[in-house]
Amino acid sequence: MAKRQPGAFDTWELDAPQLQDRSAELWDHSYGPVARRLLTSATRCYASKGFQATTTRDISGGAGLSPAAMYVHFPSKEAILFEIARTAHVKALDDMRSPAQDDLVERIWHIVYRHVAWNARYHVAARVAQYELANLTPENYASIREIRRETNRVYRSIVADGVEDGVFVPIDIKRVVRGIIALAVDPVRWYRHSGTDSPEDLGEFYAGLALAMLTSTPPVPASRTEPSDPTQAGEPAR
Amino acid sequence: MAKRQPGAFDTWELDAPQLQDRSAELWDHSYGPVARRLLTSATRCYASKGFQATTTRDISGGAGLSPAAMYVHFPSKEAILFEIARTAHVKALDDMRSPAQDDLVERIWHIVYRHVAWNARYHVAARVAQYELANLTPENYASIREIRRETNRVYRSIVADGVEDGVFVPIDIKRVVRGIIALAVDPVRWYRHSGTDSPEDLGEFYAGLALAMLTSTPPVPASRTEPSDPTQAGEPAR
DNA sequence: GTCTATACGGCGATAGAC
DNA sequence: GTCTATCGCCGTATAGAC
Repeated sequence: MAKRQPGAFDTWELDAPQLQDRSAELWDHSYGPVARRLLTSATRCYASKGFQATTTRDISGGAGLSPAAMYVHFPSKEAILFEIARTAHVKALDDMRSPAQDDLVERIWHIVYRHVAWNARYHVAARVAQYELANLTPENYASIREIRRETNRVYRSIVADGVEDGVFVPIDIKRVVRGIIALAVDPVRWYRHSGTDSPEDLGEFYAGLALAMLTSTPPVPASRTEPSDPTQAGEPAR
Repeated sequence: MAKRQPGAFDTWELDAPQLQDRSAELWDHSYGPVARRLLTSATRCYASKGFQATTTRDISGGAGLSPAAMYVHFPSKEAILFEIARTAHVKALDDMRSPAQDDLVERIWHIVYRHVAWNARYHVAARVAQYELANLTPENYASIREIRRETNRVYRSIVADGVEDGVFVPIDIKRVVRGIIALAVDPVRWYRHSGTDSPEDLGEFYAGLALAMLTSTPPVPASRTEPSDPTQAGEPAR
């Protein structure tokens, strides 16, 4: 079987996730080395196979341990997921809000730039943090949700200021911010370190897109529009 | 417990997925009524709990059958997932490319508009189609991938024409298209029919964002930029 | 703190009557 | 084509020795 091409246009596979994966850098050092190895192994497993398809044997085996040893460090599979998601959300938020220029164009540019670059650099952990939330307990989900809410607030306050100042065009703030975040998060789905884009390249590109959305009033097509018909006939060939 | 709020800003929960869910309209009528009920039930289960967490008992029970009866209609749980993903991808593609105006601004506007509206209207099935692909066999995944590739081509050819004509600004075509599609797909994650936005409202909004990205050269911040430092010290409070 | 061994439950899928 | 019953397997998590 041929290896996946770098820069594949669209993919869900994550083979050989260990390649150039930087998740090992992320974990709090209040965890000992064995616990951190477990977190790294779990991150790779969850990212490539999903939480439910990952077994405790996968996780412990990836850290060079027996399944039973895992329970000395974490009370459950879900607790490991929570710690991964919590760490990724906190670190990404922390990273993206560090610089605080005055100019609103600079501020939004930098936030998108750093958010995207972080998501690309740590795409394995970030993917778990974005796509496995449904597997958390309600309490743990609520906790992550608070961090996500804060991320939203960071974006919204800048956009709101820009709209008020007239630096940005008048626009529905919640909706654009949701759009900008959707762009910033998308790389976790397909980014690979083996491709040609560096995390920073990508951050610059998406920051430009975000600014385009905030600073231009797009042309409105004249014909708008007979609503699309969901009951249309044409069945595809089977 | 309180019900989820309409228009929740960001969510992965999908409670009571049966509410106003329109997936039942989607299935090919070469399937009999029982098979279609199974597809609808499976769509709701996969969307709310994920493929791996869904049991054959969930699916069959939701269609009013015993687990064994399912196997008369489909050979496996995975075959049902494939049929859902295939149908959603084909119908969405089919819907979005039906109108064919000459004007390139109109064309991209309509494609995004219809793509977004479709994803919102059928968000339950579309969510399964977007988020459960990792659970397909390699062969079935490859088949879906072809449809996704075609979707990409549809977008790319319009954008390429527009850039060549000078209607759109010069821009990396693959990268913007990836961004536009990321925007168009994002609603499957959070859209609810109980919210205030109609699928068409949302389509108009995102079509505007896509045009903004294609028709404006955003301001470039002067200070660009000390690369973000991933090894920064500050640990979050635990 | 790590191991081996295992309890216990629930999973996907099948057998065979009707 | 649907049912009841069940097989065989493998999941998470625990017991208890070292």
